[in-house]
Amino acid sequence: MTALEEKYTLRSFEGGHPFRVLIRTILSQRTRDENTDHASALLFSKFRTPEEIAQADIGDIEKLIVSAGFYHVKAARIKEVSQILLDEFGGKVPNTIEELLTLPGVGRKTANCVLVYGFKKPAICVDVHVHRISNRMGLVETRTPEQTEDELKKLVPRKYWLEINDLMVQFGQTICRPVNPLHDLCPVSGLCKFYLEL
DNA sequence: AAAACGGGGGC
DNA sequence: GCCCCAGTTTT
Repeated sequence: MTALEEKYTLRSFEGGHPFRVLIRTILSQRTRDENTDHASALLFSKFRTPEEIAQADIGDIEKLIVSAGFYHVKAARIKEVSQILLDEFGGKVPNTIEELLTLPGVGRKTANCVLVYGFKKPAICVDVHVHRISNRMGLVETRTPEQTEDELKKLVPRKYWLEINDLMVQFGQTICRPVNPLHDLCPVSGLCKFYLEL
């Protein structure tokens, strides 16, 4: 029985707390998600709220999150974002895509992750895994993750939106890998354009 | 459109 | 040790 055949449940990042999801997702940008675990745990063991991060010494934040990579940029961003949450959003993470996208360091992928994992709102966050898998399988033919998001929203019934993000990310990290995908273990190779045209 | 940004892990 | 991985901002 492969991992994909086990009953699937949506992972609950950071306990589903919007602020933690937001900060954690910024930390995970451009770095493998598992590399973010350590940084996120360290950071939240010391600072837990927007107030605490906004007031923290930037050097202290950097030390805690080194393992996430790009830590100079990310430390400055999470401090800045925390301050903006205090100044403009009453210390709460906004729950609309438009508001989230105004935050520095928050693009479409991060904003959608916050909506999905923080607020359980129907959204599809397209990272490179989702983009790659969707195109390999022939579900979509798109150049950018943004186009993939739009196409998937047309293809996939709304009630599955919460699940497909996490499913595809896990699938993309384990089986449908960027190089040397494990076709023999893949449960959908029979439907896969990329595999069938090898 | 393309560069720049830093560290972890597989081999 | 080398090489690949991964979003957003900025030029």
